[in-house]
Formats: sequence, structure tokens, C-alpha cells
Amino acid sequence: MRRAPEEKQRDPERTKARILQAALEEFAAKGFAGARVNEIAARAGVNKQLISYYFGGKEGLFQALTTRWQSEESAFADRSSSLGRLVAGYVRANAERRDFGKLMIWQGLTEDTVPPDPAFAEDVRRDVEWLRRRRQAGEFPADLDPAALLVALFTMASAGIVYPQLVRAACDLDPASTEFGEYYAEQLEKLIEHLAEVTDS
Amino acid sequence: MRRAPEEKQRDPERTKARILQAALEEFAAKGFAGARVNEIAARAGVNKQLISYYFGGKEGLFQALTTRWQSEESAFADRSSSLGRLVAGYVRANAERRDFGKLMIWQGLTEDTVPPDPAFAEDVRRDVEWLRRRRQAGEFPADLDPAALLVALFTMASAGIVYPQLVRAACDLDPASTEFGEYYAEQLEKLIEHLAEVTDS
DNA sequence: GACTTTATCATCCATCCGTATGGTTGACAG
DNA sequence: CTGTCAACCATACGGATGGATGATAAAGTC
Repeated sequence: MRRAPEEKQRDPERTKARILQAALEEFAAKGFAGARVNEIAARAGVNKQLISYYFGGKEGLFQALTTRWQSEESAFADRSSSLGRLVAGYVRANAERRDFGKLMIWQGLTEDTVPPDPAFAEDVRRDVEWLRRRRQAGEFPADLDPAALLVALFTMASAGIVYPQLVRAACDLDPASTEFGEYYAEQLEKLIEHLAEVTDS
Repeated sequence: MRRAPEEKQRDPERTKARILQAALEEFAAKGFAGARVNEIAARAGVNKQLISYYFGGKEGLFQALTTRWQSEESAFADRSSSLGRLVAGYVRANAERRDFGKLMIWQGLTEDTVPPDPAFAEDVRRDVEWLRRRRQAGEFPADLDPAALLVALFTMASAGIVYPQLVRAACDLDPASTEFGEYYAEQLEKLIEHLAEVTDS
């Protein structure tokens, strides 16, 4: 076709993407109950009606968001290097994409309607096994359970999202700043490296 | 009077306490935006009117709750024993009173309207100083910043609240169960003790 | 030009908070 | 014993908000 794709007034894909992005921000900021469809539409620069049109309302929009998130988020952790670096990677991922992290925590807090996701459970089990091998390689002491360690590492990597008040009070840094992100990633990496040290002895 | 004071049908203090308790549960479960005043009243076994009567509406009730929480929660950590035990204490506190922990995280996630609390900041600074002394005593390596460590410890102690899905998938335990609480507290205590070991060398 | 897709506008309807109405009943002082 | 006040309850209404819907216009397609 002679249609140059650069500028169309009508572009359903672009519109849907805008709505999803706006929804991510709004849901992350206020949670599902607190989010306002009006606000999402305004943020996306789009008519409110289109949310029902494309996603079947607020509920459907939220679900579309979480499924998209699962597909994007599944490949964020590279298990190539050391354990410390992996956790530092968690921290940086949380810092760069706070909205996704927040969304996950909203879900955890309001988990009554949320059914357990088998794919997620599978990922977690794989990570636990990976940690178990790391333990055999001497990266952390043998009396620590890989499952508990995974939970601890993952959780503490999200401090900037979970306890922004605490971060501000303790570190005197903006939890959303890259400055804090880098500082905290570095600190956690050191902490975990120390676990490897004690294992050698 | 032959009236024993043990059982009164009319007791404003008891009523207010019931409302606060019900509000704690409701707000913890659904957040401020998701909580329903009707539900709180029903849970408290009390007429909806009384919420306005005593607390001036939903907003006032929430504020009353947070102030009560701050006064109760400030003395939950004993700094008598080792660092590992302190963190284990955090974990147990979170396990026993999940609602308070959830409330704190709701607040952190929706922090736009929440003004920073000076008393809280003061507590945190005191804890950081306490950690600094612990570092001098050799309880954790010198290249770790007490502020970052405080954030990390406090955050990872709340795993059962923040990532219940993760706990279920990784540990195959109910995050709210005492079984998980004990297991996780023990694991974190071990982890932190290892930090002291590596410091000696 | 007919037809489909995409988008808009105005409205509709449910929900929810606050509050008014209008009362009942303990508690307690005198 | 009795009057008075505080503590409570049942119902319901007003007003605001917010999410959904129906009719319709504009853009794109053939």
C-alpha cells in the first residue's frame, strides 16, 4: 500500500498501548480500587469509552495489564553471574520499572480474588532449584534453605517500593531515584558476597 | 449499687475499640479506597452512624487508626540481644499482627497524601545509630552501611505480607501461618549470624 | 458510495459516604 | 422514682462519584 505508517489519526494498536501505559501508572499509584477510569482515559489522551470498547471495562483492563506484565517480566533475571549480581539486578529492575513492582505488591496485598498462577509457581520452583545448585557451589552456607533465601532476597530487593518512608528516613534519599537504586544494589551485592565468604571456611 | 462494672451494655470505649479493630481488619484487607464503611460497621456489630459519631467519618477513622498504631507499634522492638534476634523479632511481629504490617505497606504504596512523620523519622535515625554501634561491635562487616542494612533487614522481615504468592510458591507454606513465621524467623536469624562470622576474620 | 472500524458525547445507573430523622434504652443524679 | 442525657439503632435520603452504555459521527476500506 501507499499508506505511510508514520502518521495516522486512527491507530487502534497505538491507542491500546497508550491506554495500557496510562493504566499501569494509575493502577500502580492507587491500586485497583483507588484507580479511576476517568483518570486513565485522561492520562492516555483518549475517550473514556474506549476502555470499555477495547478491554471490556476496568476489570478487563486490569487483567490485560497483568497478563502483559507476566509475559514481559518473565525474562528479567539473568542467571549468568553470581548470586550477588542477580540480586543487584532485581534491585535495578525494581528501580527502573517501579510501576510493575508496585502492581505486583498491590496484587499480593489484595489477594483474595487472585487465583494462584501456575506459570509463576513454576518459575519460582525453577529459581529455588537454581539457588540450591548455587549453595552446592558454595555461594551461601549450607544451613540456609534455598526457598527461604529466595524469598528474603527477592523481598529485600523491593525495599524502595515497599517502604519508601523508611528509605527516606534511613538513607535520606528518594527511593525512586537512580542514586538510591545504585547505592542499594551495591550494598546488597556486598552483603551477599559476604555470605559466600563465610561458606568457604 | 448491685451493678457489677464487669458487664455493661453501654460502653463507649469498648464500642470505639470494636470499631477500630474492625476498621483495622477492613483497611488492611482492602486498603483505604477499597474499604467500605458499611462493612466496618457490620464487622464491629455496630450501627454505621457511630463511625461518624465517634470518628467523623471514614477519613477520621483511618487517621485515628494510624495514630493508635504509631503509639502501639513504637515499642515492639527490643534491642537487648543480637542483631539476628532483632530481625527474628521483626518477623514474628509481622506474623502476629499482619494487619498492622499491611496497613503500613498500604500507606507506603499510596504515599502522595501521607505527610512524613517526624516521630517515625526520629525512631529510624535512632535505629541506624544503634546499628552503627553493632557494626563497631563486629556484628556485621564494616563495608556495609547501617542505613542500607536497616532497610534491607526490615524489608525482608515483611516477606510474608509483601509477597504471599512468592512464599506459597517457594516454601509451600501459608504466609500467615505460625509455621512459616517460625521457619522464616529462624532462617533470617541464621543468615544474619553468618554476617557476624565473616566479620571476625 | 456502502460498510466496517474507530472514536466521541451525553447520559444512565449503581454504589457509597455522609447525614437527617426519629426513635429506644441504659446510666446516673437528685 | 424520675427526669435527663449520653449511647446506641433502624431506615432512608441526598449528593456526589464513577463505571458502563447507546446513539452517533468521523475515518478508513473496498
